[in-house]
Amino acid sequence: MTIQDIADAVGVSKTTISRYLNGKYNYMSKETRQRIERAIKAADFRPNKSAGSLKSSRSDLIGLVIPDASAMLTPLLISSIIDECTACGRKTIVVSTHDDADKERRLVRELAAHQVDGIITATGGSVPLYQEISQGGIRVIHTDRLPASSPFDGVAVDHYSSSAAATGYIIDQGYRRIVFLLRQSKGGYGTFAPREEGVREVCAARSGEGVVLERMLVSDGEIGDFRRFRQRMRQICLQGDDLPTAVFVAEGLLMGHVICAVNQLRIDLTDRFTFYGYDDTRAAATSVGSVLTLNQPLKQMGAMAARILAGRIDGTVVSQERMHCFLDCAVAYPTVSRTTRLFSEGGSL
Amino acid sequence: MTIQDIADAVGVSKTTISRYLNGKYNYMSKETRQRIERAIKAADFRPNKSAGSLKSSRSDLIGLVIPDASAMLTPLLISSIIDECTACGRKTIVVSTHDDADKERRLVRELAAHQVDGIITATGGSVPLYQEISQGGIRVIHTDRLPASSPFDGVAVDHYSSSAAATGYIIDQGYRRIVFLLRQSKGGYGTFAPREEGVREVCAARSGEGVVLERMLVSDGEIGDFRRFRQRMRQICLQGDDLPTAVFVAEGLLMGHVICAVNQLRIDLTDRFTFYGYDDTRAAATSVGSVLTLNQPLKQMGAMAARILAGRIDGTVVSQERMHCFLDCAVAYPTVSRTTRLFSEGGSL
DNA sequence: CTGTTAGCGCGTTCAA
DNA sequence: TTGAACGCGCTAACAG
Repeated sequence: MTIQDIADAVGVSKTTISRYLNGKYNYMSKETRQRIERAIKAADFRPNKSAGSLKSSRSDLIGLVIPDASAMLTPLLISSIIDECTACGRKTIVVSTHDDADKERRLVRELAAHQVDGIITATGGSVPLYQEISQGGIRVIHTDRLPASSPFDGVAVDHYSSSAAATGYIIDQGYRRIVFLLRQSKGGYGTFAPREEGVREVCAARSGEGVVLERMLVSDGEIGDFRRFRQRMRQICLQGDDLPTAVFVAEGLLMGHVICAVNQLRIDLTDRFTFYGYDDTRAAATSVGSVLTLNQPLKQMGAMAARILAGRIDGTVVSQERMHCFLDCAVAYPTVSRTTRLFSEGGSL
Repeated sequence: MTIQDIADAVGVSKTTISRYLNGKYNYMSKETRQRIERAIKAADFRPNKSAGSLKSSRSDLIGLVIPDASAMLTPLLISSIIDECTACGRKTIVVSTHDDADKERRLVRELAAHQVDGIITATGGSVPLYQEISQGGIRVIHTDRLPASSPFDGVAVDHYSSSAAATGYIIDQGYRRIVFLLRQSKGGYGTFAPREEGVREVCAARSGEGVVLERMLVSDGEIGDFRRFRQRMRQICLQGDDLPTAVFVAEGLLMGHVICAVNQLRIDLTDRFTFYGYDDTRAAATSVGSVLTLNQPLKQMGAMAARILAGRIDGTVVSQERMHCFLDCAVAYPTVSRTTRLFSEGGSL
């Protein structure tokens, strides 16, 4: 089924059908328009996008480049981008680089071969590659990871400020020993540096109030053998030198483990000990609201990136300047007094 | 840059370039071939996929239709499909229906307009829609949700057998009261019916051994106000009438909550009380291996679906019969004796 | 082994 | 207000 078929059915030429499909209604009589509308609806006709793309060089396709599509938080990012693209009549081709620069290069070029109108990259990688791509008229925007020097638009989370603000709040609550906790395997990521920096700078600035900072790495082996991890958490708790301790959990997956360990160790959260930091998806619910969590606004981030990109493609957004947007984390402050015992039901059954 | 440019550079006609690009090397001299290879590499040329698709009606595009791209387990499914498609030179367009049949209809038609070679649907919905699509030469395969009557290929998890096997094992361990636990909001889903059926049939078959089955629904409100959920779990635990109780947790998200509640309530897992069931991603790790979990083989499922679909498209898979594959869950049996106290470190700090 | 030719389905002049 | 004709970049039949 092609526009020719519709044209034959209506009794006009395919040019008129094409005009109708592209919304150029002032080039035809109202009657013709209605007859075309009926015919298209009756046949449930959709024009071949490849053919259209060939001529107009707009494919209504967006490329989404993800470092690892199986990571736990990606669904929020992916789904918001998909939904936003769908809302403005576009489809999303998703590719996953597995943090391999060569693969990214190859995949991005292939996306270009598919005539995507724009690319959303969450890899934070290789600006030159995207510059080359953008030469070909393909719009580019960063999300999640945003190289400071990139000439492209980008939307990211302000981990630095969010971590700093949360830490400031915790110090205000009287905690003096801050433990920055991170999985060893994550240590290399640039994403985590700003989180640590935010914590470190606030601690340094308030060292006059007796604030000390420790850095601790947890190996994957420790987590795999959960008893070792619990032991580790116990030590952190005990080594406080009588300083009120707050553990900053730098990453969501780790947060889940910390919550479980603390529960199993029956550690009560008091003004002597607490933890806070990046959200496991369930953390807020399962920690009974007694823990301060930083929730990354991934859905807003994705939607905003998609919207800005769409604006660039449509020519709605015309700023010559690159746009770098930083979103703060949504902070879930403890709703339970910190002197409330977490296990108020008491005793085992 | 088009094949014409390459042709000019090499000094041959574009047909020859096209042949080279499609791997028809036996239609050209070795020397021509090498010169073309160099020219293409030098220019880093990629042929326009839209143009190719227009002529050959193969786009190397696969449509992936997901009920809800933001659901927690989708990344495993999506990523395996994406990777598998990438591996065989295809790209994946992902769309999300939000369980809306009209939207699904619209999206699937739009995918067809983009000339996708095949569609992987995880919605389990509206077979007629896909039949219509398949009329147009687009291959279709189900994954995750597989309507029994569907004429299309499909790969899914055998929830019935998996639940039954796990329950049988639990009964063998001496538990006599089985509590089937499910979130109320999930009650409507067909996906959960086989899980319940598996549990029910085994319990019925072994009622002679004194096995009884209870069904319990948890409301989202209860989970939101976590104290209420804990209270609920406590009641379940206490109402055992002295029967050794095992709670079957029908769904991963719920499993996370159950683990937390059990931890916070300091309920030890013994031969009087345990829980088992569908895996929260972290359940196996954080429950110290003392809980039997059913892990859905989502990665294998996605990869297999993608591979079968690719086979159909390439003509490698030629079976006239539809192929319905059911994968068993990977069962993680408890590695800790069930009489071992979960909190062996004892006491709070 | 290579080139010529004719479309694929659509958008876009230009002429009517 | 409409239509004829051309070309987008590529593939494939056919001819050489």
